[in-house]
Amino acid sequence: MTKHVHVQNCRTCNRRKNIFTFLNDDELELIDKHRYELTFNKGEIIFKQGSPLTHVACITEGLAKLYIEGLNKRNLILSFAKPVQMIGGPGMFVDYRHHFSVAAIEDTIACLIDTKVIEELIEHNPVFARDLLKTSNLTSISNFNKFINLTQKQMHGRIADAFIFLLDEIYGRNPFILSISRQDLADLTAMSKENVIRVMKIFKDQGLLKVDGNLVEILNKKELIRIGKTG
Amino acid sequence: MTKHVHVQNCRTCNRRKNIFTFLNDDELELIDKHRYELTFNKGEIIFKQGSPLTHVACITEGLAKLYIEGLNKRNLILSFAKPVQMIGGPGMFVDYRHHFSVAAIEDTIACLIDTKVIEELIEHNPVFARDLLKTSNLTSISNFNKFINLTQKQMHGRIADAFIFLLDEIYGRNPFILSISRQDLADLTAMSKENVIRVMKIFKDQGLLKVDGNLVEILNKKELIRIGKTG
DNA sequence: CGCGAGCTTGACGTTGTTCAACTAGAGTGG
DNA sequence: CCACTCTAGTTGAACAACGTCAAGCTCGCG
Repeated sequence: MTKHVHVQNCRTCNRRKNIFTFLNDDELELIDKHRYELTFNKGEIIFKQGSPLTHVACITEGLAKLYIEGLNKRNLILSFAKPVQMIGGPGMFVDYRHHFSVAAIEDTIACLIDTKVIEELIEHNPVFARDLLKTSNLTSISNFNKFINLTQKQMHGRIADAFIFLLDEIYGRNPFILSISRQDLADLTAMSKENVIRVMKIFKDQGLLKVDGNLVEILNKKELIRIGKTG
Repeated sequence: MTKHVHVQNCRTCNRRKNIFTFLNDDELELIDKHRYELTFNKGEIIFKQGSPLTHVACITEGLAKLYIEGLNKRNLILSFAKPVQMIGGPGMFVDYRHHFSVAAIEDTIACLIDTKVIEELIEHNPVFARDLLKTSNLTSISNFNKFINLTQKQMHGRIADAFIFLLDEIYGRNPFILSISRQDLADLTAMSKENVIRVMKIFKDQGLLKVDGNLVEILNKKELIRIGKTG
């Protein structure tokens, strides 16, 4: 992992997300006063579902998974967070609890910001509030896609979607080293890890994918997209 | 359907939702100037997925379903809207399109409010903005439940959940007249209508449910809840 | 009386899970 | 350096869950 230089101040932080561009220096100062910067080792839990929601997180290094802990120890991965992405709890204004867990998939650095500060900014900065609403809407829209994926596509389509997603949204290069486990892929696509492996093998045999342990190369993106579209 | 008296003014409207309680008279006047009140017959479409988002809707009479049009003509019902509930598009601030369709299940009256007005209120009334965020968070949380229901429970659990939901959230009395079709139940639980019918019959034979056409009575709510919890 | 839409039932095939066994690699302690 | 263990990955076979298809039914309505 790249060596991390501790960020001195939110105002001068070059990692700060788009959403914070709508804040003036005073507001950034306010955030700076109420934040902790923490490092998490691979596998460690950042937020635990059900626990009190006191802070939101901003991932500045690494990769984290957001997942719901469901029935019979089965998890469902909602999404991933990479630099620089804010993880705001939907428990805000509601019950002030975390409604999903967040865990580091790679070694990760996160800034934890007091929810009170976020609420204060919402109160006084309508552009910030508006942007939060937009983010929230974007999440809704991607949830709708997820609903259709998980309920109306079968395994091949879901796995194809997953690899296109990993290439385009997470790793951004081809080939890439899969830092998530087969079980994580299963939790992402709502299938058993055995079937994840089986479908991956089929794609490998068909020349769509090259798989060597955790090194994956998308060989036929167009065809994978087609499989994803038709289910 | 009950005869409807046309609402004269938002300010004096006794149907106005909690969310509008945070508005002063001037703001209500502004909404009043930019709203249409429309009636929809059972089956008619209020919003069509993909169409431009220019207005949000507020259901003042009747019942509507919110559903995603998915693959192969299969729909997925996200939720229902009854009086008095606002249907805000997640396309707001994003692409200004509808990301799900809305259709009247019973004869329905809706107020359509220009999105520009909503945006203006967000800009100038932080309490209103805050309340929209809260509503949005509540929707997220219920989506999380839906994810677990649809991906980790099997048919019996999903149908049990559905009837508890219909009793508690939609009809509010027992017995109730099911105004939604078997196909709608299928679209709500992401299963085939044939299997909806089969599971309903099993529940009927087990004495959990009394079904006579569209007249339904929950006979053993506790057991249905148990089935819903365990999947 | 006939028509059509929604509902119901059974038989059948497919999809996907579960279970059990096996393998490979990484870390640990003697 | 070698067992030992632990975890993640892999494979196959048996089984359960679920969708599809085809047929028949019911009921309201013209």
